[in-house]
Amino acid sequence: MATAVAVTISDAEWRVMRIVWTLKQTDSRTIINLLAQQHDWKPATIKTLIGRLVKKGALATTKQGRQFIYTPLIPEQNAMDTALTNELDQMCAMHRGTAIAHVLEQTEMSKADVQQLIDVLAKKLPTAPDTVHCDCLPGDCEGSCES
Amino acid sequence: MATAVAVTISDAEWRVMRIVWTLKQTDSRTIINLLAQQHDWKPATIKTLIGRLVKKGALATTKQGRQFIYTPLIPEQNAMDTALTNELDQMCAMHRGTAIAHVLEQTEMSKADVQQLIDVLAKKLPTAPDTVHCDCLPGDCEGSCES
DNA sequence: AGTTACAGTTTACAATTGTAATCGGTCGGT
DNA sequence: ACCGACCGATTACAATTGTAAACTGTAACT
Repeated sequence: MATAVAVTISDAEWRVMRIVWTLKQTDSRTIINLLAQQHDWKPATIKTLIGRLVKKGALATTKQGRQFIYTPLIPEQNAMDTALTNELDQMCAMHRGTAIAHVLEQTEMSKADVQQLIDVLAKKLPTAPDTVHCDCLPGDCEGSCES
Repeated sequence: MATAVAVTISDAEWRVMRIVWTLKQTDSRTIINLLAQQHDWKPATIKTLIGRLVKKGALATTKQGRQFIYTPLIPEQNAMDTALTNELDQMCAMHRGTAIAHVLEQTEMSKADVQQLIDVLAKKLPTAPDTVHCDCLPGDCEGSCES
């Protein structure tokens, strides 16, 4: 593990990454064209985002003639996992399950995905603890941890 | 629906909210004491966070003598759902399922929660579409959308 | 060879966030 | 009646982020 420090990608930057992840590799012209359609961002704005992503180490550049070809340096699934995990980790451990349940209800997923999730959960069931305690208060959470 | 605009709570603010959510109502002294244990935040820092949360409409204040009693104005579960949904929504629709799977594998949950999730998913299975397409590129994603 | 056009870099600037000191008012104690 | 402790408000300041203009270099076209 070398580049483990986990680059953080901001919301706007995330849009750029999705383009590059999907196309695997592109030039800035393409990114700018595609993004200018979805949002009404000026080319300059998108250039800034690309530049920041390169500086952050999220995108690699390969010089090709006068321009660059951009490639993702961090895998999409990896970024997704990290982002979701970070979000979840800052929440009360006791309530995470319910939050995920609500999100699942509202997320459209393919049959295969739903089945995959069921499998993962089925595998978890036997080893799952009976209770997971609230970790919102410091120390041993003296008494006040109910609900 | 009146206050629907959905306050955004920053990471540091989230810590404060968790205290208030767990205690249901408290004064700043308590919040400061508890948080100063978990992080090494100066009391002034925590006061700032509380102030911002009040201004944002995330905390209500009730004057009690010289001080205030703080109460959550937005429900915890609600904030959790919104935060997770926002995060997910900015990701490629096609890959959300897998991302959730990875997160599930790493999240500790009670047996009851795991079972609840299984139930939710079982109910989703019949109506789940066969495929969910990538929505990373604009327009009709002309051809270039493969895995 | 000169100019255009575009790629990438630099600079800009306001809003949000993390982190905190200081100020001003008041309640409680001496 | 005065002082101190403490609460909440005001001010501060750097980093990150959203948004974008301006600058610079060079490849391509005339």
